[in-house]
Order: sequence, then C-alpha cells, then structure tokens
Amino acid sequence: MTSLGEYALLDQSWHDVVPDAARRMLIAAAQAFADKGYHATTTRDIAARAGMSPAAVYIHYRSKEDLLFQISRIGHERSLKVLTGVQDPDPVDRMARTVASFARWHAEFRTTARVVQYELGALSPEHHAVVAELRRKIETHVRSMVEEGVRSGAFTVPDLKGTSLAVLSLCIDVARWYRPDGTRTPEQIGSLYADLVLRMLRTP
Amino acid sequence: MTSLGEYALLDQSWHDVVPDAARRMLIAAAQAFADKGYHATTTRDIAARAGMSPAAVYIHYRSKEDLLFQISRIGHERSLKVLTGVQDPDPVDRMARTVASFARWHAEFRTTARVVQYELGALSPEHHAVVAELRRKIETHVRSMVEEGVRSGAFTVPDLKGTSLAVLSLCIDVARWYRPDGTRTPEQIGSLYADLVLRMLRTP
DNA sequence: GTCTATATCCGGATAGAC
DNA sequence: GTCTATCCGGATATAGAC
Repeated sequence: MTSLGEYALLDQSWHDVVPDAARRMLIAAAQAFADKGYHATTTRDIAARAGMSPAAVYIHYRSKEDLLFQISRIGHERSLKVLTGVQDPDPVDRMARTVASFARWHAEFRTTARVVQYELGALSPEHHAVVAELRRKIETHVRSMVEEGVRSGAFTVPDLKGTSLAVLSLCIDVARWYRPDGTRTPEQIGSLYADLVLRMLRTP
Repeated sequence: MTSLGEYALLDQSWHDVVPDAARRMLIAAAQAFADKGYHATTTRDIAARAGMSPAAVYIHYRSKEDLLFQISRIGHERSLKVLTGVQDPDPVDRMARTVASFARWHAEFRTTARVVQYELGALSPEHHAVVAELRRKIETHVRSMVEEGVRSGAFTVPDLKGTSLAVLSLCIDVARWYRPDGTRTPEQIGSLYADLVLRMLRTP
C-alpha cells in the first residue's frame, strides 16, 4: 500500500495528466508496474487500484502497453528535467548538485523510476524509440558534465565515457535498492552520492 | 540468439546440473528470463529454446517458478563465490581485485546476473527467503571489506553502510547496462571499476 | 524420458446498456 | 464516461501413449 505522502509526491509528477480518472489510472498502473512488473500486472489489478471497473482502463488508454508508454515517457521527461535543471558556473559544484538531485529523485520517486528503468523491454518498438531518444539525452548530459570538469582541470578520469556511465549507473541503481522504510532519507542519499562521485572524479 | 562463446561460459556455471536435458532446459530458461523477463516468458518458449516439447519442462522441474528458483539460487551462489574468492592480505588490493572480478562477472555472465538481480519478485516466499539469505551474505562481505580498509587507515568513508551499498550497487548495475557488443570487455570494465571504487574509498 | 493431445484457467480487449 | 457481461486467444500444467 502507498502512504498518502508518496501519493502526493507521485501526484506532482502526473499533475498535468487530465482528466482526473486518467490520472488516477496512470498512478495506479505505475504503482502496480513498480510492485510486480508490467507483465505480472493485470488490467483488472490496475482498474481495482484506481477504484474502477476493468473496462474503464480502455476509456482513456488504447491498451495496457499505452499506459506503460505514458508512464515511461512522462517519467523519462521528468528525470531528464531533474538532471539538467541544475545551473552552476563551477563544474564541480554543478556535478555535485546534479548527482545529489538525480540520485535523490530515484529514491523519492522510486515507483516511477523503477518503471522507467526496468520496463523498457515491454514497450512496443515505436514507443521504445521515443524513450530511447530521451535516454540518449540523459547519457550525453552526464558525459558533457564530466567533460567540462576535465577541461577545467578539476576532474581527471581514465576513461571519459566509461566513467560517465558509471556515475549515471550509480544514481539509477538507487531505484533498485532504495526502500522508503530504510534509515536514509532520499536527501541523505543524494548528499552521500554527491560526495562519493566527487571523490571518483576529482584530480588528486 | 546466443553465440557459442557465451553458451560455453554459461555452461561453466551450470556444469554440475545433471542430467543433460535438465541443464539445457535451465540454460534455455535463463536466456529467456534474461531477455524478456520471467512473466513474459512462456514454458513453450523455454522448451523450444531447449529443443524439446512443452511438456518436457515438467520432467525435470515442478513448475516454471521452480526453474526460476534453481537459476536464482545457483546464480546467487556463484556470485557469492566470485565475491568472496579473492584472498589478499592488503585491504586495498583485496578490494580492488574483488571489485574487478565482481563487476566483471556481472558483465560476462550478464544473462544469469539479470535473472539474479531483476526476478527476485517472481520467486515464491519460501524460495525468496533462501536467496535473501545469500544476498545478506553478499552485503555483509562488502561491508566488512570496507570496514577492514577503514581500520587499516587506507580508507576513509563518511557513512560505512551507505558507502558499502554504493560499491555493491555500482557493480550490480553492470548487468543492466552492459552489452556484449559494446566497446569495453568485461575485463576492462572490471579494471575501470576497481580504479573508480578505490578513488571513492581511499583516504586522501 | 519424451512425445502428442488436452483440460483448465486467466487476461486483454470489446459490446452494448445506462 | 462508466458499468456489466462476455469473447477469445493463450498460458500452465497434466494425461496417457510410446
């Protein structure tokens, strides 16, 4: 079950989804997909979580896969926004603040993040292509941040592309292991990760 | 499709599974589960990959879930063995070599690793408890390696448990992003990761 | 041990009333 | 827009011959 707090947070992300019933359905589907996986989730399950009949799914969505696509697309857009939203002239501070918010996002919005990261394979080829483009932008952004730090002399890395991938990977995997009932808050995870990443990248 | 090379590598892990048909079925299932996920895989699919009839699955396994459990159990045992197999008196060298083999394993045996990491939720409660115990051992081992380094003065970390989790997480997530047709070999990923982790942990 | 055939159930999607 | 009822394809697992 989902606490009211998490629901409210989820709601932020889906705020622009209208009408109301469509949004409730999307949130219900995201929770079900995150809990049990896309293929293990039935449309009856989604409808029940949204408090509606099984047929109600098809009023606002063409198919179960369409529901997944909307969650994945909006989730990727949100994640890209969090990643690129940090403005800071100093490459080191920018990296630290970006890693902190990006890792934090994967904890705080773990439900969405899990669907984003682990259900790509269930998308149709056409829908997959759309989110793949967003994923490329995410990778590119991380790499260019590392690159900037290297150019400024603050970072020294053995393998630019590989190291950037590792930084991204570290943040993303938070969605796998994070538990809301754990000892660390998303905020604390963000701080810790910013510190660890700077240690990984900084010129000795 | 799987190259002969990968098959041979897979075969190593499953070497003690007998009889032959049972092993072929297990390998077929592991590949299918890794490709499409447990719930998206049909028993017909597994049987076809093993070159047998759908009913043949039930000669050696009680159910599809039993097949998953065997893969998960053996995979966890293998992964634990790789992690704990490194002997080295120096905490820093030990950490470096362990991270290198553990990360490498998650690339080289990506097929098994993906089932191990991403299909836990499909196990029955009883079977889940068995692998959860193995997972606890893995976490504990990483933490005690970090701890030793801290005791020796070679490592300095802000949060022992959180940092250990991050090291483990970094290695595990290799199974998600690694592609056999990429530019880096599993060996190279191991080396890079050993370097990155030491930078994360070392006392400045 | 392996096969063919099939029982049985379940899930995505639709029809049509309100 | 939402419901109840239902169609129909497909999936797990079993029966029984060889």
